Amino acid sequence: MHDDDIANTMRALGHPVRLEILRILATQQQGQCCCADVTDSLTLAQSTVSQHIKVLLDAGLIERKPHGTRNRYYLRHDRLAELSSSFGGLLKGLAPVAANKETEQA
Amino acid sequence: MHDDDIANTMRALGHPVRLEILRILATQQQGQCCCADVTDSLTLAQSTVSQHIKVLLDAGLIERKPHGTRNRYYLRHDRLAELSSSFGGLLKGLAPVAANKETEQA
DNA sequence: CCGGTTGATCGGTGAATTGCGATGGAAGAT
DNA sequence: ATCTTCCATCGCAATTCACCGATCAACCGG
Repeated sequence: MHDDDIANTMRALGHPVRLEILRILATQQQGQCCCADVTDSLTLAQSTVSQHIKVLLDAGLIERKPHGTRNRYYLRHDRLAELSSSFGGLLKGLAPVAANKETEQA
Repeated sequence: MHDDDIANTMRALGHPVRLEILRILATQQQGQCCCADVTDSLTLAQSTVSQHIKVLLDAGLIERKPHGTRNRYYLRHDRLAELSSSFGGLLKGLAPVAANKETEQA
């Protein structure tokens, strides 16, 4: 993951509503959840929620699966893990040189 | 750290230039570095760099210390660590609910 | 076929962000 | 005192963001 990608993902996470949406998705068993569920849990218009979802979608943090008349959204745990790793790498890169160890992984 | 704080910090990190600035700060020995150093390493106007620095400052990710005629900037490793912890907590909160078996297939 | 529901997308508004050059104050040098 | 360097801050333009209501395609149940 490059700077731009990390920055992109960070920006997607850089909004409390989006964080909340991720949490809502995580709360559903199996992670299945449709837009209406999210909208019900927030005090925002459906179009706004849909827009936030799109941001998360574009950032690759969630996944959309059409299911009949509604869409289901899933957390992408793989990408979350990847982000975690990239973020860890970023922080390690920022750590003082003296404390730098050799624990790199991609 | 609350959602809003995390989101705030994330947004501060959500720009490649800001990530680069952090990296530049980390590269200097002792972490000391002034605005001119950063500006030299980037192809942006000094005022723009100063603005980005302010964002990082407001997010508490770096620290300013006046030093004679110039200011020195330091990475706030403590806050970075705190962020790391909060971020880890966030990801853990997003992880699949533990009341399930782990061997599931997508 | 028709009515209901879901939800992505469009158009618009206001606020925030990103970038710039210019200004000006503070501190060291002369 | 003056000159110079550093850089935070102030406008200013352009772009993006957040939010909304309205619309419209897709799907399901009669």
